[in-house]
Amino acid sequence: MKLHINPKDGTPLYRQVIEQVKYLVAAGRLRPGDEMPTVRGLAQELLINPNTVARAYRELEQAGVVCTRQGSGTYISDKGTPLSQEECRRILGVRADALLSDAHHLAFSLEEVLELVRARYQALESQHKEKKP
Amino acid sequence: MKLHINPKDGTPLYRQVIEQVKYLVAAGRLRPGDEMPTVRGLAQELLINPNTVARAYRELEQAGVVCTRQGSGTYISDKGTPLSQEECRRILGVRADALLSDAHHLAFSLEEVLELVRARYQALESQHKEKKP
Amino acid sequence: MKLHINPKDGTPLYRQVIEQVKYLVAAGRLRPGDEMPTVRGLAQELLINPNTVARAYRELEQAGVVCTRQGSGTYISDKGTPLSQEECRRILGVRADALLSDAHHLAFSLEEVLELVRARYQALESQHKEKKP
Amino acid sequence: MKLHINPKDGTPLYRQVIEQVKYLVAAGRLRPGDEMPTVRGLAQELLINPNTVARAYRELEQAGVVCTRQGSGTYISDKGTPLSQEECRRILGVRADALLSDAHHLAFSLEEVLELVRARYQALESQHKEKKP
DNA sequence: GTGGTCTAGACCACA
DNA sequence: GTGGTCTAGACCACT
Repeated sequence: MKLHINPKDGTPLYRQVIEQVKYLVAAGRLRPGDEMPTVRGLAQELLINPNTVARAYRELEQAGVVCTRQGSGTYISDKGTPLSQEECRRILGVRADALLSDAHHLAFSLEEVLELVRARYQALESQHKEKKP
Repeated sequence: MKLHINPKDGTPLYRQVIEQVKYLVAAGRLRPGDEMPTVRGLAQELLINPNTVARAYRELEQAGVVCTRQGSGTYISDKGTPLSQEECRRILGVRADALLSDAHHLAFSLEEVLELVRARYQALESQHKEKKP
Repeated sequence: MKLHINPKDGTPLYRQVIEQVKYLVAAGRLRPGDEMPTVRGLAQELLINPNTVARAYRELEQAGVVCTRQGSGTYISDKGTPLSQEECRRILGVRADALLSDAHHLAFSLEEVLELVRARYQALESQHKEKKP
Repeated sequence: MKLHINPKDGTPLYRQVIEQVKYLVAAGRLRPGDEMPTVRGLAQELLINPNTVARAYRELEQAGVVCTRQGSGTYISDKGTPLSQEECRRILGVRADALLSDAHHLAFSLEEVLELVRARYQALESQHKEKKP
């Protein structure tokens, strides 16, 4: 499991960790029951502070992505989101707006955006099959 | 020149302004010599603090995207490097991935995501029309 | 607004802050729109570290109890919980179990527990009326 | 002697054990001279680590609630101070307040809370019966 | 001056 | 040795 952190990105480090873990799960490269690196281990690997990793893990737990067992470790969870349908739509709406706003400024049409989303979805899906055999 | 600011995005406001201006240049929608809105004017339009806009302009100047002529205004510099289509797709791909991986964790299907994107697009469009007339 | 922290309680400080703020809101002694003490101010008052207060405020925000405006302050929110009905039941179930377990060990019957809950509810409600006039 | 451990409660396991033993003494359900389960036996029954039970016993001994006779076992000390009915109500009142203030934020009515408490009580009861026969 | 992020380092709860 | 909490103190984003 490889994560890449870019300190100059401007987006908070703990958020970069969160998003990458979510992505890896969505791509099927991390599966329910898999063990996550230890807080200290990942911190050392990414050259960041253990507290920063701990915060990322904590928020991933609140999002239902991982679950932690005290003294044992952190694992990929198989529970769904604890959020209401309404809240889910709100969150994805924010994401969609960010995509559409950028797309607009880069002179992409709605159709081109939809096509791009479909393409990235296929890319995500194909990683599932890679892992299996 | 229309910018969309999203305070809930998590990314700093000044950075959103920078990115979007860069994108407008990249897409050829802002050309060398075009005049930028005044700091105060843009701040008022986006309902954000003038300091935030000023900071964005300052960094855009350092990046060579715009240049300020004392007492006259701010203009798009001629150093602007329009991005290739591939580069644009790469940028939007990052956004699309974020959307899709969140969608996965929130149990949304591809079809639901596409539908959501269409809906938000309509919403953004109608906002434009409201302001115009 | 007075909060009381007990460092020897064994329950984490940030959690004590969270629960007391939730209680004050439930009792109507903090109302939507009210401004919370500043992070640093409350930290000084409670003689704890600002980071601890910040964490409490962050989790209160995730729970939909307060909302923060960067550079401005933290305010009591009027949004409801972002959690699904299912998750709400799960959380309250944990609370109920804690109550019932203690009650069992203290030799309280179910009826006595229900009566106690009703009494505490009245106490909570009566605080609303105190505040109004 | 039945203890209920709730790993999701947030309060440390060893502290839950301590509290519940104190409560059993307070309610007169454990009397001076009664023998406590062995550390290993209780650990196995509660599905927790023996170290955790050992720590609870150690602190109970320091608190004067139990006393250990080498090679014989652990017994309830005669220093146990049964609590008054008012004290018991105060303790349970804290739990009830936590339940009610969470319920408020999760938009549960008093009736729904009472119903939930009844339901959890039934669930706990039926667990007892499962183990007995 | 407000909240947000990050670090370094200590101590606790638990397996 | 694992995650959890807390502190002290620095710097950033924003009003």
